[in-house]
Amino acid sequence: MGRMTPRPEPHTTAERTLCSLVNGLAQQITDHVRERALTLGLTAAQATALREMSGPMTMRELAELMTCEPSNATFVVDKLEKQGLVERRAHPTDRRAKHLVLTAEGAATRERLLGLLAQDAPLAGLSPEQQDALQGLLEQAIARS
Amino acid sequence: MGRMTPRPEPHTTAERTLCSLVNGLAQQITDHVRERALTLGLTAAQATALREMSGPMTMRELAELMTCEPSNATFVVDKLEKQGLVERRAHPTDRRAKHLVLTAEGAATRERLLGLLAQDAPLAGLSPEQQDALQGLLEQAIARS
DNA sequence: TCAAAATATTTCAAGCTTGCATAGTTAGAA
DNA sequence: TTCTAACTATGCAAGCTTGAAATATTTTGA
Repeated sequence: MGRMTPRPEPHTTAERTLCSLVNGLAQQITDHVRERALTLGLTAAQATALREMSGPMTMRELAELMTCEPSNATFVVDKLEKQGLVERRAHPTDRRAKHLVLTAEGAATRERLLGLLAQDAPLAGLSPEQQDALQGLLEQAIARS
Repeated sequence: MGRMTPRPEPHTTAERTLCSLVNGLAQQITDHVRERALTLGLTAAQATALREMSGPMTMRELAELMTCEPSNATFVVDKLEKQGLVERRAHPTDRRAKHLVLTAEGAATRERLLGLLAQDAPLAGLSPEQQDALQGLLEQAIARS
């Protein structure tokens, strides 16, 4: 006869617990963004994009910062552009690329957003030392790819 | 005149870096699930649901384990039910609730899925001690709510 | 006992995300 | 130079996710 899979989960349990925790915390962060962004009439995705736009960049760079596919960045920037917060300009040296630039209103909205996001931020439950430790562990985990 | 926002980001930077790392790792975990699940003809969401179904449970409990809204669990379980992997039965004591149970095929698929997910799992780049440390930090961060 | 509040699930609309296909552009090899 | 492979952005289809509304049932408390 074959195996009977007696123990529920041999040793993978710890790893899956960890994955659930990472996922749960990420969800909590997104929820926090969503809640704060609502105040400004932005969705979570739009707020994330705006948050990452610390200066002119290409669509691909934005997608990288948002940790999403470029086609998704297109979708989100479309919305921001319709709201007059972002402009797509010609890239100075690469005609394939677009140069994303915040409008005056976009920059102002971004400032307000950053202020809101800093309030009651998740991770506030960790001391600076713990945050450092967490950062180190996360960087190492991500690097393993 | 008002402020000139001289420094890009005063002290919030560290916290946002941390959020990006958490988000990036969560994304990496999801990508891993997506890739492995494809082998079994499952989407990432379906695989996540199946993975969490270690025994009979209600829709709400599943949603909790999946870290999503109950309405989303309904959507995903609909798919699993159409594939014959899960059944919605009457709950033994609460007629409002459904009792989710894996079919024989569902249980077999879940076993295969767990095996696939254990291969090349993210977080393998961390030693057991580091995983423990990470778990502690994540639990504390999540608890802060 | 009974009405009100709470809970479990589902449906629906709106928005998000991925993966693939396409057009235009650039860079590098032959 | 010329040609090919790689790269940038976008359009689209399919699937995921949320939030609000609706239904059925249970629980609470007067």
